[in-house]
Amino acid sequence: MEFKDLNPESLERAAGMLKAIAHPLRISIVGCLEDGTKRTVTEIHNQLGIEQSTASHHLGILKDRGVLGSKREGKNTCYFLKHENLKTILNCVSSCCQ
Amino acid sequence: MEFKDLNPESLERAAGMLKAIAHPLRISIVGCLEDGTKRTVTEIHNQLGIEQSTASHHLGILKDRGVLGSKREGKNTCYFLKHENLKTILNCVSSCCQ
DNA sequence: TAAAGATATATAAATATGTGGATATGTTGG
DNA sequence: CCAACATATCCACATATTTATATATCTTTA
Repeated sequence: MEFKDLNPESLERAAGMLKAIAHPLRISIVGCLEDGTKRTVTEIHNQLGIEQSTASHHLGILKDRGVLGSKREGKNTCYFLKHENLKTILNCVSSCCQ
Repeated sequence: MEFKDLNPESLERAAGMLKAIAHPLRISIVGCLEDGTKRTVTEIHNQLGIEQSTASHHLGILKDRGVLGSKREGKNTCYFLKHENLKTILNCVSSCCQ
């Protein structure tokens, strides 16, 4: 897949996905969810020390842009990485921005 | 390098770098600059069909966040990818967002 | 040094994003 | 059905982004 050939819509989608990840809190969220881990909104909200509504909001963005998937499990909603190789992006960017 | 261990400043830097790339025009710019290519502002501005000031502005963002480097060559300023492996990010995201 | 080409910056208006408090919605167990 | 817990949405405010026009700065050459 040569991204050079991306049509405008795919370009928008790719940008949207990257933009979803490109936020300190959301990078941390993706970090929490590596290796197939699943986490609830409350777990994220406690682990990162942010408001519940803020956690839900950011999780929603990541889900909306296709970065995360979610699954209801009783009272909880579990979020998980939809593409395991997205961690590649984090490793790459963290190695570049030293 | 485990990005999980990123301190807040590095997290900001990583997010800033990703945010810089996470824009349709800027993805296209990075695309133009793969494989060690160098391009002037005018070339980018013509190739992408955007205003000169817009091209300069986006190139400035990419340079500021460490994605691109630049070099004066006579009247022109040439921009180039600072980390060749950044194309990995584009390939990764484009493969994920199908 | 003046003119012309190339790039960068200032400005302003429209739009988008981030945040948290309050509230609504969904879910389970009694 | 009701109480509680969990999550999502709404609202309002602050801040950031995007874009283009106009203008300023830089660089070469005549």
